[in-house]
Amino acid sequence: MKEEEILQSEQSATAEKDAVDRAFGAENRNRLIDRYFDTSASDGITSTNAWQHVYRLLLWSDPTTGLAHCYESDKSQPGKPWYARSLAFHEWVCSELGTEPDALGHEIDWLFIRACTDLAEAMLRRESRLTEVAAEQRLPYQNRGFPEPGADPELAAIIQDALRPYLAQEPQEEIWRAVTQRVRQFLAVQNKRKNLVGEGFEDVLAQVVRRACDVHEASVRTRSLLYEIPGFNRARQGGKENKVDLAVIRPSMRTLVTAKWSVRADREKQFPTEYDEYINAESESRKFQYVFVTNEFDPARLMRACENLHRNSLMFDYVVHINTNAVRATYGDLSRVRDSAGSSRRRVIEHIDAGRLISLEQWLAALSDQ
DNA sequence: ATACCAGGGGCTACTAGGGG
DNA sequence: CCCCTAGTAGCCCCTGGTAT
Repeated sequence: MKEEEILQSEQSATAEKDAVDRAFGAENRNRLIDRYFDTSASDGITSTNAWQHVYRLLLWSDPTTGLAHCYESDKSQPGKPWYARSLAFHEWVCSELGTEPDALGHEIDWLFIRACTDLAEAMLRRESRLTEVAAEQRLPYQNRGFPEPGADPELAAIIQDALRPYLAQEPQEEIWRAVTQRVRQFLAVQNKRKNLVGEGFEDVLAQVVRRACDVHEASVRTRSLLYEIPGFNRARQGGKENKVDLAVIRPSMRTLVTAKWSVRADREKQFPTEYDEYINAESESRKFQYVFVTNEFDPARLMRACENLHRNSLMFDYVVHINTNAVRATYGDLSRVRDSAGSSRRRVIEHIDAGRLISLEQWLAALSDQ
């Protein structure tokens, strides 16, 4: 489908649908994901191409480097070690998706870009009411020289300094207010991404499993309460309700998935606790699988996920990365890296070679066979 | 002594969704 | 309708180890 047709069908879809109140909410997220799969991926989702759709939907380019995001941006700045790895990752993604390096940003990030459009519309709808209220709120302080909302003299000064030679005249104060407000909004938008990528990752994975493995809609659940999954009891009283990121329920096997686009230390500590709760709640005395799906690139975190033991056996049945070839490409050639600096990256590669750390493709294939 | 790097702790911004 | 909580991931900054 041509870009214009996609845009057109999107616009009509937006027009048909009534205004979206919660742009990042579960309902709108799934509406958008459905639309993506219907328009951009109509030729079918397979275990082999699933990773491409995950990246097209969720991967983004880091605005500070312009590169596909594979690691925290403070460590990916030019001159730092992860800049080189980000460059390598960027090249890998571009060549695999068949995109030029300067065009990747528009090829990916589908979900966030669409959700932001909805968010902007929702904000616009609320804006007039807010300005009305604001005028009322400011009324008692009229004519006393109170600061105008949105004014940011320091930011304005930076812009003015840089552009001074090109300015034919001094911009008016309202202009500065409008400009600084827009800059702030522009920067703030990136902060909202994390609200989408977390649960959005679970939603996308659920859709991918349904479509690529031909699993029935109801058998793939996101954020399901543990006791609503067959063969798991309600937790003892007092304990707070436990939600499972993603559950794939079939007669042959129940698979409980913890899905994290990337991992933080404190979340990592919760894995064994959650696993314990799952084990305690299990009521059919049948094996269930505990699976970790991630797009993390940090070698230490990946290594721990692969190696962590629970009561002396591996905690995760599968440790799944969206694409382990991306990990290989990002780490690059480790043969000349001195041992201490590259040891964890080398260990991760060994886990890939050994089949301990697998790709989404391999996991989907394994699911299909169950 | 210095510079650099990997790793990690704690905090931030933000939103959805539930309850009063 | 407002307030509060839970939960997401990234950002800022510190620490300890290692090579120079």
